[in-house]
Amino acid sequence: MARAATTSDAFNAVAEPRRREILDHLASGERSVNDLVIRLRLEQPSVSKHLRVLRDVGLVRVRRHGRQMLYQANGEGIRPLHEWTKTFERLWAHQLTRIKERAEEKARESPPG
Amino acid sequence: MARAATTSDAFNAVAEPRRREILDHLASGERSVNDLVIRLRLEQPSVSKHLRVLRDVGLVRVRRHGRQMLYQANGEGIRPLHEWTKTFERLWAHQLTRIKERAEEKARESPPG
DNA sequence: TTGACATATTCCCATATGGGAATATAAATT
DNA sequence: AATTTATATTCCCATATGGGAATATGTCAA
Repeated sequence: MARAATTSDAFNAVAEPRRREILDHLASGERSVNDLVIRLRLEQPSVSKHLRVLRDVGLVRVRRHGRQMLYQANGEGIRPLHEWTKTFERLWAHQLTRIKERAEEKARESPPG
Repeated sequence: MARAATTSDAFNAVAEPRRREILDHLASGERSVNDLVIRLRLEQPSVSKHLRVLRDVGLVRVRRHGRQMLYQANGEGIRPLHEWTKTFERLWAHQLTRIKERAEEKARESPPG
């Protein structure tokens, strides 16, 4: 078996850096394809293909406005990624706690003044 | 150009579902390779190869304990994913706000009792 | 040292990929 | 209708993949 399709889920879709850049630009609001082409300095077919993947996994929504297609980020699509990473939150919280503890320990060993 | 290497960053590494499962199991603490093999019902070489990818991108840490290799999740590796998804948090918060507003509107239109 | 156990690596292959180039589709303008 | 503008799709190809099978490496026990 080869690697899972980029369209198999949001995790695979956002693995591609360009697609994350696209989402970053869509975070501030609706953008046309050409907007993205100009801002990201990618070829138009590339942008369209990336948007297609993002659309397939529900990370963006589209509507037509005349000749343009206006894309926007879909929060509900990104949310599962946030929730999954959140389950590991205590790991770096612990690490910070340990760092803090060590700092305090050190302070007790050699108090200021 | 083909797809970016799974070892190019944490985003690519966690795109693989098995690797997320491995991380899920490591979330509760240190585990040996064999523990993971048994719990995830994967072949040992598969687990070792996935762990290698996770290690290369800094998502896990290892230490030797006799014949065993004990792996643990590395919070600092997962944190960037959490931070990135967090930048989109307001998108689903807005959506919830709108849902709430609509519900309240509906309640005003047809008040109870 | 020999054998058993635990883990890692290598080789093979079908498969999906992202970019480039060319082309297709669709809507507005003249 | 013909042209221009905006976007999407198709074809091609080098490349990295994940699993299976086999093998290598490393450690403990007798």
